[in-house]
Amino acid sequence: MILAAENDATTLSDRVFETLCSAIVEGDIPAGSKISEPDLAKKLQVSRASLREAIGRLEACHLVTRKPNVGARVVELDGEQLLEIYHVREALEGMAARLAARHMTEQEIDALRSLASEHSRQIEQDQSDDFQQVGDLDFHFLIVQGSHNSRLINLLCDDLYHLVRMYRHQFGMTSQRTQPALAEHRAIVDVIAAGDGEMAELMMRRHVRASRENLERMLQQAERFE
Amino acid sequence: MILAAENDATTLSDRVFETLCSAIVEGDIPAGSKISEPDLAKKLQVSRASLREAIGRLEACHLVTRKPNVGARVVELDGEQLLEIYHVREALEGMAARLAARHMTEQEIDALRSLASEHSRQIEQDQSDDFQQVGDLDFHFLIVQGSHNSRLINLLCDDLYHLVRMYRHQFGMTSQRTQPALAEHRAIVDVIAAGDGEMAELMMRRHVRASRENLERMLQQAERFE
DNA sequence: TCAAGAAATATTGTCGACAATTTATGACTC
DNA sequence: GAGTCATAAATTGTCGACAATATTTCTTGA
Repeated sequence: MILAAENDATTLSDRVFETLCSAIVEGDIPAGSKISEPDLAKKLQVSRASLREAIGRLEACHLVTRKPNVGARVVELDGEQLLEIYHVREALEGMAARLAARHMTEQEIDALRSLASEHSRQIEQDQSDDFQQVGDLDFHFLIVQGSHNSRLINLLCDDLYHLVRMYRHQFGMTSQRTQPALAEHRAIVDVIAAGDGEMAELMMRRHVRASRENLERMLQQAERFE
Repeated sequence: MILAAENDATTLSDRVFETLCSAIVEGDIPAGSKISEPDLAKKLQVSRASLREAIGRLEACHLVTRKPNVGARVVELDGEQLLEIYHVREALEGMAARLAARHMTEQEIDALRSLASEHSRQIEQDQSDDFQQVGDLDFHFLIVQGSHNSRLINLLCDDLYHLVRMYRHQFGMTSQRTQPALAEHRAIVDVIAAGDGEMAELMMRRHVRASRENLERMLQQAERFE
């Protein structure tokens, strides 16, 4: 674990936060594990105060849970909690798509189309893992940015997407939904480009709901084997 | 400003957070004002470390904005930002109403009906200020709790509603929408009780959207006088 | 061997101090 | 009076230390 790079407008605790956020999302600090302030402060060569500030921020984006006088633990999402997140995503991303249809610039739409094309290329070259791990969320990320609603962007990109990324890293994506998802992405781009907010919302919600239902099926199958 | 009461499962910084959260929402620390750590630590008789942890949490719920090496300032919401919040509310509260129609218990529904009745009584007795300042949000709060989606509850109740409360405290509510809003509340209760999630969502979204449009009109009138 | 209690150890929360950065003040010039 | 620069003062970020709390280890008795 290497401390994130210095940068003009950041504090040491910002850098510790970035470092830990990545380490948690990527599984270097495993879900469920207890965070030892002295150990981590020593490993990162910072004082506990900076570390505590970073841990507070990790708590704010729900990557750790914290208990008074006990400390922080990396979150473990059970199936129920994942489904909760997908309900919230459906609502927020539906609204994001509606607002994107109204606010997205030509440049942003071009970037979105390019990304969807890149994803097609990846899938044709049997790189569908890249799409599922990272690319899918990149697509969603661009649409949320295109909403031009800073509150929406903050809720999704600074909070929920960390958790989604962590979950994907932890469990992989074995969804068999790649081709349909990509087709849905393309259709969403088209209606956003056409400025049809209502249809964009409907299609995005359907898209996220399909992922949720897929997850529900997977969770039910997992229960059957336990 | 009196430090919030001690309680088994809280730390001093939790108590500082509660104290400051209330002080900001209620305007005791005015919007836009710079937060001086030394002054505030002295006033509350705590060390700067506990105060900084509390300020970090205020930042997480967007009640303050923070800049490295400059410090924290109580947020000032302009009209644009308020409208952003209302778009997010529409999405999240629509979903909350849908989920509430599925998950709310009989007891919860009874409590919701009681609250709506209490609000009618207040309005008949010319206490409509109470409804607009506090009661309206209490109603929404109960529905969000009734969604039984902890992520949704967290986003709205631990984050956005602080800001909404702050805004209402700052600007008052002069909306002329009291009677229509209450009728909408009652109708929403009925469809939730009937278990009709889709209609609950539609009606809740319409309700929040009407508030947003009302706010838009007020903002346009305010611009006209500037 | 196991369970309960006490003691030791480690960790978390808070403290005040120091270093780095920003802001306020004063002096000078035009 | 306004603008610029240098200096002083204040504030913010980080540090290590201490107090409070939790966890681990050890001891004792059944």
